[in-house]
Amino acid sequence: MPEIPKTYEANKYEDEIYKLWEKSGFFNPDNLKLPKNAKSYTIILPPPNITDKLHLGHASTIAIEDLLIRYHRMKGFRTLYLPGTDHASIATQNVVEKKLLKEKGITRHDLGKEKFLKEVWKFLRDTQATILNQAKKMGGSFDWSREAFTLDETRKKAVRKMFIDMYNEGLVYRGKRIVNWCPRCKSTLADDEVEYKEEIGKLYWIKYGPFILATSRPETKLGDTAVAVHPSDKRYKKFVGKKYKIPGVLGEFEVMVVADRAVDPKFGTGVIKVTPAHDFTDNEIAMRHNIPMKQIINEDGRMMENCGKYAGLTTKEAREKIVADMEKMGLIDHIEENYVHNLATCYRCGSVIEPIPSNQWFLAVDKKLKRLGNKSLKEKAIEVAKNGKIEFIPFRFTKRYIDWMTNLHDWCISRQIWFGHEMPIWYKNDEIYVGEKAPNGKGWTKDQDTLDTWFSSGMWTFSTLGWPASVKTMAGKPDKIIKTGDLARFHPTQVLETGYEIITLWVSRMIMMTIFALGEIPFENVYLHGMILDKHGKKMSKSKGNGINPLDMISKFGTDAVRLSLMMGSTPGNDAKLSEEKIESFRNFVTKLWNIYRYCTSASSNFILISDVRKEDLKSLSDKWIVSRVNEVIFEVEKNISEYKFSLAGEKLQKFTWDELADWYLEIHKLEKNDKVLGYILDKILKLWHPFMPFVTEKIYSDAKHKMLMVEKWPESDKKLIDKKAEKEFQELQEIIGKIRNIRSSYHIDLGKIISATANKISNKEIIEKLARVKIFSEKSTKKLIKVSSLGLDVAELIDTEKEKKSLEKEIENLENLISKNSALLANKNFLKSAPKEIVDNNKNKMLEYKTKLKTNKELFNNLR
RNA sequence: GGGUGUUUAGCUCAGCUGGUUAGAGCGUCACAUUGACAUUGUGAAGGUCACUGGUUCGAGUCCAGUAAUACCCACCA
Repeated sequence: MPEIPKTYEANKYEDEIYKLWEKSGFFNPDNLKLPKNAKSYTIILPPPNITDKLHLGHASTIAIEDLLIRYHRMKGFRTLYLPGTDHASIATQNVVEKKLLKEKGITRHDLGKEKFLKEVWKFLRDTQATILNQAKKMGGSFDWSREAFTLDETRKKAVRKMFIDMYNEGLVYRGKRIVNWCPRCKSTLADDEVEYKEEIGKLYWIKYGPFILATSRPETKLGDTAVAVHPSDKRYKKFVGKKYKIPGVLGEFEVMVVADRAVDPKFGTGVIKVTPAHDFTDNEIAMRHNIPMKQIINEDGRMMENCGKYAGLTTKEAREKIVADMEKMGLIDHIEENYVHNLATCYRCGSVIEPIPSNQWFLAVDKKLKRLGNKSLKEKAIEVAKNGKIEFIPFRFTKRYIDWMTNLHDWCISRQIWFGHEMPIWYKNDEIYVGEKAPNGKGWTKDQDTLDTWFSSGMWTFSTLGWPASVKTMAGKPDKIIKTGDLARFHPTQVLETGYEIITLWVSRMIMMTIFALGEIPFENVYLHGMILDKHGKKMSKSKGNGINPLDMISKFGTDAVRLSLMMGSTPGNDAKLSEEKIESFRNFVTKLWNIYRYCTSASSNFILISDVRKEDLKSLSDKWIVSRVNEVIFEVEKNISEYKFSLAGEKLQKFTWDELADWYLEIHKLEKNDKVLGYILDKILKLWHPFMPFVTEKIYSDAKHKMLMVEKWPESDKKLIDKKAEKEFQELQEIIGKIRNIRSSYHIDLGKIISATANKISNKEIIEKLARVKIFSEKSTKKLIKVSSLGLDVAELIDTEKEKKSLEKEIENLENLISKNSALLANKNFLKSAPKEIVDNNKNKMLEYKTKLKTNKELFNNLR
């Protein structure tokens, strides 16, 4: 037998093990030898953005998803884990822009669209390769033959089809609306791409015809077309419905006074100026009262030609000038300094957002569709969460999802970004054509915008499984969708595992788009992990430099340790802290497991893993105990995994492996040498651990058995081997040994020294002698004795009587308290009446135990003189 | 302004539908160590389960409120 190294060297084995798995072909469910009716189990990897390398959040996703995947593969499911990446249009464009600026000092406009996109693709190929390599390093059992990218040819086709279908059903439309506009990115932003930052500014109280009103943006006065007050505000009732001439820096202009609920009578003077073109609330007011819109700010964030001498100034410059001019004209009542308000900024570049009116494409979320039972996408998307078709884990996120969906407005899907999905739209003067190819005839130009990145990622679960090629409709029943191929076999998927911060951006869109395309849900469960924070509970970020790079950790401690540390001690939806020390401690555990194997091979020259034992194979109490325990652990681990309690499952396994198997059974095996049981236990724990730490378990298993663990059958808990009586007896044995060790420790007796004890009749004598390092004689010695158990074992040694008395006194007092508490409970008629029988019996048994213990302790106390 | 978490040992966290003397890891202290493993073993100390009420035979667990803290949403004209 070749020498097995002392420690498991992860770096040495991991790559070759991964290659072994890949070569086997079992990552692809088509190669699994399964009965035809085997159920499928699918997870599509949330595609990481190709902007950067993977971080711990991704690592955590892969650790959890791959655990589920490996578990179900072993359980005999037709298991598919499909990998891919996301083009992340605006984010990627910004990264490349920054890079260009830094390296060559040029902007994308200097390069032009075509060359710029070439740069993007060059960048993308690099990061994409890095990401996929990292995903392999994490041990993810991905089916690489089905790898996808949100902007590859297959997905482009799917996206076009989706857009055209939605347009034809009237869900996608073009409209002039005010949008969040980033003057730097020169693009619209979705509501949730806007970040609010607190800013200390000024509040200007201005004289406004018959009113005084407060505004933080006096420059927008040039675009005012109305004044609004609250309908029930008595102060201003007489003004409502009338028109007034207002003096302004560019001369007089006319506004109408309207009453609208949106006005807060407590803010300022209770009067607001209405700028429909540059404020969302004002725009809504204007729509309700048919007030005209006057645009004064352009796409560069500058004042337009209609602003006279202010034309061309940025809004900030214009504000200063206009305020100065208004002051000269006596139009400023007063200026409130240090006014705290929230400023809308671009989540990508941080520039101030200007709301401006613009022609954009929208997805109607409230439009009712006949084929959806006359319900809108929004209604259907809420319905599937309410009726539990989609379950969120933890459950509380269901509410967050529903709340957000309820308030959802039409989704602006066009972006003025170069990098992204082109929209299949052509224009000719006022005509619009939507379709695969440009219409016949001259003068048609293609739309230059691209789609919001979430449009294509919203289609991720089905665009990766062959949609639209793999759907058919029946003649005469155009609404009935028939799935074929992968789509039929793997959709809906089972789980989406992602961070909770992405529910609104992504999860909701996937649900709506899948309902539209297939009339079904994209996934059954949404498992949400928290954020991975540093050891002080701070967010990891590049600027703080407190980030942990998963690849560094993998090369230092191995993938198994990294996966375990991301899994353990974290609960769904809650943030988890991670430190190098934590990963290190799990590396130690991997080594422990390795050494358990090492012991096994060294203890017997022809050690083999054994998948089944019979009762006759269990020779001793210890055998019965460990076999009983492992079968309980199988049951518990399986239960915990099915409830998504991975941390709990891992904890139980870890305790079993380290505290029960290594610390007790292995020591006893050195005496009893039942290799069959040892082989059985190791076989079981390797299988149970495999989804948590695939590499080390595979290495041991395939070395020992020359079979691939990844596709072995998951163990089943054998109820017949669970032996509660043996467990109780073994526990007593542990208590005796513990008590002797305790005595030894409290009297500072070296472990090297064998102490003597007397007992007339005792079982498992050798075990006690070895583990507690005692020599048991049948003759009573003349020395002082300490009785350590009711089984009749006495330990004789040099004993500090006073010390022992004190500890016995403490124990006696403790027991007496318990007994009085318990007897009061047992005397309580209400307790006897309402508590379940089990609990009552349990308490009665406990009572007996306490009393016996108390008796022996009292005897011992009296014996001490 | 509305909402959701979290609060349990020095630190990091478990504790499933209420029912053993509330657990673990790290850290601390004491001891051990020629082999499966110093990436180790044995033992010990350490907790009014944030606070105040309530429900219950019984509350770390359920309810109401308070406080600290983290986050989400809305948005401030």
